[in-house]
Amino acid sequence: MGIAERKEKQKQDLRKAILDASMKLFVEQGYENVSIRKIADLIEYSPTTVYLYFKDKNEILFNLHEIGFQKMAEYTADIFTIKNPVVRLHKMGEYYMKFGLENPEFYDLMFILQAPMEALQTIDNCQWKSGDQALGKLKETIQECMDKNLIEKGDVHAIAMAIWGMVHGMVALAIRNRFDKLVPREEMVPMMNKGLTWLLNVLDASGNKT
Amino acid sequence: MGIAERKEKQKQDLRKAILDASMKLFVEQGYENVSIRKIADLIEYSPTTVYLYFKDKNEILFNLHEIGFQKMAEYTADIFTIKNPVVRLHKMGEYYMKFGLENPEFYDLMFILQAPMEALQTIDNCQWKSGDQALGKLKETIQECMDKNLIEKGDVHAIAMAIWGMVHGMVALAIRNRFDKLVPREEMVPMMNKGLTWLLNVLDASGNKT
DNA sequence: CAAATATACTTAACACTGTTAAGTTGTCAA
DNA sequence: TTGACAACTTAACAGTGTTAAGTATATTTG
Repeated sequence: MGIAERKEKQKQDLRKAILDASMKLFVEQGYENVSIRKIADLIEYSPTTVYLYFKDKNEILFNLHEIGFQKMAEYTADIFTIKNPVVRLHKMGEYYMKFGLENPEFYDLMFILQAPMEALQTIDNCQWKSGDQALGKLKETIQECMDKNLIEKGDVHAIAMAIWGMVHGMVALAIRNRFDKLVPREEMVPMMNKGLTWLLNVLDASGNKT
Repeated sequence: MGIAERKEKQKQDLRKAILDASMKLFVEQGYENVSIRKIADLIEYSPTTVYLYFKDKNEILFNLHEIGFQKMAEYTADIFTIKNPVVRLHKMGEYYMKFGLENPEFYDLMFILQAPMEALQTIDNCQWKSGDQALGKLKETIQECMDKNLIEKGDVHAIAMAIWGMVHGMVALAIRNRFDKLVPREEMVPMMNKGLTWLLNVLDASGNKT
């Protein structure tokens, strides 16, 4: 059915157009300036048409959040060739923070805003695939560090949460302006990296001790 | 001027009534359910009256955010008697996370939401006093740990950011539902504490090594 | 081929939001 | 008594997400 196929493609095209428009607004004007009406204006359809392609705004934001994970994967792609797992761990943290600070809107969506998680709870089979996958890579690396006696052993799950927490925490505090009066803009990234390096050094030292 | 005094008191009373109403809505119904109209309904005044006492909604939220810091101070009040600075550091982290998980709405306001920081930028002499003070206590404790050779030495400022980042990161990920599919509700607190304990142990060990 | 149906989209509306300009009281001082 | 000032309200603006109902257009069926 060539005709049905073409129709299906047109539907997918409009769906993509909605996401593209959302992303344009989102990246250029920030999260709070994305509205259904503005999206509709951009694609030159009525606002209600958007609801024929997405259940609600949360579902749109969830889709953008997935795109964010793809973008982040690009940042960290060339890291997994690094042999030394401690160095890899260090670089993972560094690039994670770099991504967050360079793409604050996406970072917000992926790790701070409630909206995409609300979409997840009502639609999907209720697994946060993107997040799980990213955390999985972190856990693997930590496990490898432990296996090779490069860092102090412990509950991998808890430690992964702690390390993720640390990099996330610094990025989140930075992009939500809690570091503004503490550190000048240009010293922010070096300072955050210094904190991470300090932790990794401490870890490494205690590993060498054993 | 007894009469002018009474008037002044009445003004302050209404101001407090607005904050009380805001807090009630805020704690009971969550951040996104606090609106000027709902506040006005609760205090039985018209919505515009609120604007005679506060510049805008951000200013109300900024005041609530300050109350949050007072509340947090109550949590950590009995900690500063602890002699051993490493143990104190540990307890600070533990109680910080406890506060965050038990008062997610306040935590949101204090460390995640943009609104109170926006109020800060347009009104005050532009110093985040509450945050600075809290971070100050953390830095003192870290400095003390270093002075007593209990933890690896380094840039106190960067390390304070890293440690704060870690506890904040875990709380923020937890209350924004990024740990939901990873850790069951009842295991969340123990797991987070395990992560913190792991870090502190590593720090302590490297300190003893020297 | 004509009638019925399904598809794609729009109009209009509901119930909210923060915020402001203009108007209305009531109280106090000259 | 009049005028000014303070406290408060009404009405409105411009926006938000979302839904019910209506309108063309195209496709399928009798």
